[in-house]
Amino acid sequence: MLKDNLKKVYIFSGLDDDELDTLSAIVKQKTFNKGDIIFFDTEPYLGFYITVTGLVKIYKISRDGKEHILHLIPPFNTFAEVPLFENFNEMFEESFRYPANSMALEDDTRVLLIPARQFRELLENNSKICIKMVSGFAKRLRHLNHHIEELTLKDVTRRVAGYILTEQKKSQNSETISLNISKNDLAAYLGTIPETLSRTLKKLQDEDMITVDGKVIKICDMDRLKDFVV
Amino acid sequence: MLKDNLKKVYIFSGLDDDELDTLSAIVKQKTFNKGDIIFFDTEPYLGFYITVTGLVKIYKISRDGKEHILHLIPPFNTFAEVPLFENFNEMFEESFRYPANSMALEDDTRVLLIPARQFRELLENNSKICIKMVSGFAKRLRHLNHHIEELTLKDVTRRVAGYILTEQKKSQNSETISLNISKNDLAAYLGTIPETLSRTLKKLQDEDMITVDGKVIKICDMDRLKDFVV
DNA sequence: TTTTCATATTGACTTAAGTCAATGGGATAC
DNA sequence: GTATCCCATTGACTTAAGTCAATATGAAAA
Repeated sequence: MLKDNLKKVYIFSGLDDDELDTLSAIVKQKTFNKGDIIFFDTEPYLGFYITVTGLVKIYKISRDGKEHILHLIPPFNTFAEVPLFENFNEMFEESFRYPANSMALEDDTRVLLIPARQFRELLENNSKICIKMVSGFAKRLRHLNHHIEELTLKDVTRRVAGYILTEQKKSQNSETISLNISKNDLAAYLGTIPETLSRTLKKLQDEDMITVDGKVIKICDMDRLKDFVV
Repeated sequence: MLKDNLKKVYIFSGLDDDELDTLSAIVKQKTFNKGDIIFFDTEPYLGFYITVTGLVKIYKISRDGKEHILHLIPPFNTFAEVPLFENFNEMFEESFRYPANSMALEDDTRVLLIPARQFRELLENNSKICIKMVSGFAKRLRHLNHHIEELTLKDVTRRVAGYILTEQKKSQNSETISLNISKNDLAAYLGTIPETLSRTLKKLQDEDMITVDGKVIKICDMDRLKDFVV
């Protein structure tokens, strides 16, 4: 049920039943398949999204076709909510666009669209959401800071090793992790290309730190892996 | 006067006189010289800062000493305010640290420290600041997104050219810009090293797009420069 | 003035990571 | 079955940008 889904979204976690009803009335549900575009950065801004099932990537493309993934959005997280809070006057103009591209990475990726105009009205009388928004943004900022740090201060091998360790922590500390995205996408997320990622995984395997079998990576020598990343 | 300075800070722009007095009572003024550390990422979090004069860099250092500058903070802007909104419970613990390093880049860099605990109390009863915070963060997020885009999708030459154009826009569209930071710092901001920056500026000069004389850069062929960056 | 120190530039060389092209494998469609 | 497609891997090669070392410049100190 729609309201149950909304409750699971952090920024709405303080809302009471009436407020959730108001919200329910304005959201639009959409479903996408793997590879479907949710929005391009050339499209006018309509509002922000919430993931319910599946996985979404937020990415940028350079003039010559190179792709970089900024965020991977798991269920019950928001995306494209940043534009809501800048250029307030311009927000409803035709020329106001999404800041990046967005694509579904899995079949049956269900999302909720929260239209900008109605949501702004709801915000006016609700400082609870505002407070949640600030800490949501704080988390996002920390992620981007970390991302930049990785990209600028570490080589590809350390970025890959770092990603494996991060995923490991997320997965209840099991020593095997299973990639939830394609290696092409992982490369684009780690600021490299599939060929280099493939060679890098092989190198870590040759060093006996991990074993790779398709999408399943097993950490063999946790201490050395941690020591290596720093 | 302290209150006049506070008024010029965006997030405080909606406060009335009483609120500014409350704020004034808790801020601590500090002055730094060029090269002085404001905080390290190893220090416990005390609160956030506001620049009043001078220039501040926010940066990260890798294990092997490589530096990357995340932000350059001009007067009347806040920095290190992100931690205020995450890990609320942990915020007052000794182990809670600043997320990056911070250094004054000019002599007589004056800053205001807003202690975390007192400011949180002030926030409780003041949703105006909260709303400003959200849009302040939104702006910061956009900057970081742009920064990542530059670092991952463009080569050094395009990043340098892009920086020149951005500075040009800031300077009332005069065709000459004057760098307000050292070339070492500029390199660390653009994700490269001084040697490469030097060679890159020379290359753009050889191509007759700009002329460089110390810290002064003159744009000779704006159209070609713009065309080149994309 | 000369000395000193930072900052900046230049040259020679190395290297991490990208490009291009070929091939392999697994899933789905026909 | 096999044809097709996408994803992944591997090899050979290129290149942008980094490293190391020498030198220049310019401001501040002695």
